[in-house]
Amino acid sequence: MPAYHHGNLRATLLEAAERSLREHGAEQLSLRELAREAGVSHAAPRRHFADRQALLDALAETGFARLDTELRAALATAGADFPVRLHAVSAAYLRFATEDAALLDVMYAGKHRADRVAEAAAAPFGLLNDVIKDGQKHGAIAPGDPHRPGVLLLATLQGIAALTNGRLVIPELLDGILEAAVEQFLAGQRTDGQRTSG
Amino acid sequence: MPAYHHGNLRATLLEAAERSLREHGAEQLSLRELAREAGVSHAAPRRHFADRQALLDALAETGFARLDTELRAALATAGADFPVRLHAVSAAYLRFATEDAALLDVMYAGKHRADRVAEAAAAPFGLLNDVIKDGQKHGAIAPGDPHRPGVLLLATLQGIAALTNGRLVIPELLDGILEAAVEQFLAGQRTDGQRTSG
DNA sequence: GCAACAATGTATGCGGTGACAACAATGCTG
DNA sequence: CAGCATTGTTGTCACCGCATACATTGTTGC
Repeated sequence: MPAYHHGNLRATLLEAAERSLREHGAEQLSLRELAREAGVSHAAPRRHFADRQALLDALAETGFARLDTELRAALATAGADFPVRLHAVSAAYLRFATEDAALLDVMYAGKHRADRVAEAAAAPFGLLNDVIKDGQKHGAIAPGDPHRPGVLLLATLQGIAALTNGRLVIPELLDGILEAAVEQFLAGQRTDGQRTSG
Repeated sequence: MPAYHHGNLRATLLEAAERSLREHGAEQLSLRELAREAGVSHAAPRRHFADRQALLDALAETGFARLDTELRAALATAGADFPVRLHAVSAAYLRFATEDAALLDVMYAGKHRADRVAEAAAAPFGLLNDVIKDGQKHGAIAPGDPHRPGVLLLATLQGIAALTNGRLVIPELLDGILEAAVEQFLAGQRTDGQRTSG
């Protein structure tokens, strides 16, 4: 006997949406299709998401939360050596970014109307900043405002992910490029990565 | 008297599509809307583009061609000093990537079904490779396979563009981050950016 | 208990879109 | 100028997002 109320529609929709995103990308994501999978009428999702973008916003928000937990998990299993920790978060970021490429696109789309998304994004970005500060404390990164090196690290990782997802980088070479990126970052930030004359 | 044949539909559509892409993004791009703007029936574009993706493929192809010419133009006006040249191409890439963000997304989407796109992409990527090799010749970059540093450079630039377009980097800080990225790249590749033990 | 209300799902419709097929006008070529 | 390929038109279909009116269910105050 089908209950009139689904009881857990919002969570069900988000879960199905994340799977659809992974399998078919954001463009193919259809509210009506999700409703069909959940066994409700095609207008039911509207009770939980005002429109399509609201669903994407929610996906971005949970995506940032999951990214944050995965980065923290990677750091937790890494030791105390800074380069190892840096490599660990970087690898974790790349894994997330390549396994959930479409989700990452949604997260970075910049079309969000919800402040919640920006707040959720603050968690993983803050974590990266903390890693940078940790590196400064250990002397592996030159002291100064951690923001710029943080952005640079994130940009490099995001770029590698973009090239990989765009099939411009062969997945087999990903690990090697990651190591090169980490080494370059350390080499570049070690001495005088900060501009003092600008 | 409206001629039955438009005469230049394909080029007109591509031009209008590129403008629509810049103004409203790829998701909003509508074949029917383009047909309306061109003053033809809604099915006319089909004669030139089998489907929507075919149009996007064509846009990606011309996009890579334009990127190539802009990078070459930037190099042409730069002098002979390697760091200056590196900075010039990088700035040109970022300008393209931030002014035509949606087009870049299409170019890197990795959904292309046309080999023509990959061939068009080879031009600017080959140019970057040449820049790297030039740096090796001048001793600014450690000798070895130029592919890895090339990918790293492209990734960093692409990542900075992604963060900027995603409104995670304030445009005012773009120039500073670009300089930091170039400096880091030079610092990282100068000595031992290549792994010799992997 | 139960009435009033809020929350949640349903039924139906509108306008828009991409894709497709049959047909019409035009240009090209032997 | 006859035949054919090219290019544009009209009509149709399935699908989608969004909107509104309505039905059902859970909750809360009396």
